[in-house]
Amino acid sequence: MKVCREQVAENRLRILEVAGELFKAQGFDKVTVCDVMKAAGLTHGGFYGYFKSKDDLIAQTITHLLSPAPPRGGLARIAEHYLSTDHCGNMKEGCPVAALATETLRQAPEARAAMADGVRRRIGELAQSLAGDDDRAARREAIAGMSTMIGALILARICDDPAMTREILEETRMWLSDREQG
Amino acid sequence: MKVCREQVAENRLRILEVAGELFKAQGFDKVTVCDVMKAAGLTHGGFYGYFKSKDDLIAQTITHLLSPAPPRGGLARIAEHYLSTDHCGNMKEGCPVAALATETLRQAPEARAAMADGVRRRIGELAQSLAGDDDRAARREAIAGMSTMIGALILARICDDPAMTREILEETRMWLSDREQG
DNA sequence: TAGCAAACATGATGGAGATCATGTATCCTG
DNA sequence: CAGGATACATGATCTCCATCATGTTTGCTA
Repeated sequence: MKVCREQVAENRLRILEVAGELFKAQGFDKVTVCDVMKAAGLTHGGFYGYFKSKDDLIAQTITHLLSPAPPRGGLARIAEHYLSTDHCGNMKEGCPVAALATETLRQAPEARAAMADGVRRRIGELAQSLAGDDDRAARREAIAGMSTMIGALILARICDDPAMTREILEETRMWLSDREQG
Repeated sequence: MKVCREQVAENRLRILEVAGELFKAQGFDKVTVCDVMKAAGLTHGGFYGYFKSKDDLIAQTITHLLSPAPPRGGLARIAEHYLSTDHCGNMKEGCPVAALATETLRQAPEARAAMADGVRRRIGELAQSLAGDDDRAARREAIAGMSTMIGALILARICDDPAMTREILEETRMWLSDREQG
């Protein structure tokens, strides 16, 4: 089964795509190379035609996950989505930083570098999106605002009591809009 | 080699202690039962005399890690420690939530429940520590403040550029004290 | 269109790690 | 102080998984 050139590029993308979902949902270690290939509609053998190793896949997947630009807007507006129950309950399609940042620290240096780069870029983009008169203030708001949203999402996900999950999401959203107005 | 009763209790504690450090530093999956026992000065065989399984160890370790009460004080004061370069660079002795929360989501239900319980308790304690006239406001501040600190610590740790790590820690600290005064 | 090389499937291989089986030395109970 | 139980060591087992080896089909190039 060989396919045309384009199909090959598509396959590579599909692998990165499903790897991203699987990693975010289950973590790097619990997902096997075989799982990824099966989810992409292939078998494990072909894997090493696309990637040097599982570590290589992880690094490239992180880069892929962080390539789209995050939504723009003020913190309150962004938080409306980021801290929604929808996003909270949907790890596999949600923010890769919240889902994978901690584990990435323990992966190979390339993976960590890819995550670090993505985070740096996103902080820059958010700061621009927030920029008013004072760039320094916008950057601070970007850093702290992003920290707040990521931390809250993680805490909300850990709670097994839905009421508490909702409380964390809502209260953090309110705190962020208070801040924005005050 | 059998030891007196007390030694047994001590051994159990030592295992939980070193397991906590290893897990926080390397994650649940990269630490083996053998690693833990070796670090505790024992061999792998005795492990199943203490714990039913590795999952059991994980759950009990989380409970153990979260049993001490967190420091009290206002957000700015707490952040001074929590967002210090020291804490940032010292995963194995640092906050278990920042180090392990995400991975705990993917562990057995008992582990997740232990983490959820700890988080609930800590939010309550922080809220009390912050309580002024308005309990609701204190609780909101506790939730959002904790989220901010945890998120910032995670982001700071991901960055491989020390300057950026420092920036994240400092700016978040400032944002939190601004909020406290404003 | 002949033949090569790419893309992928199937099936090893090899190591790691969780758990179990067994042996032994030491503590505790009578 | 005898006998059993306990705490632990050593070594075996068994599964899982990353990676490699090989074969086969099919697009591509001359």
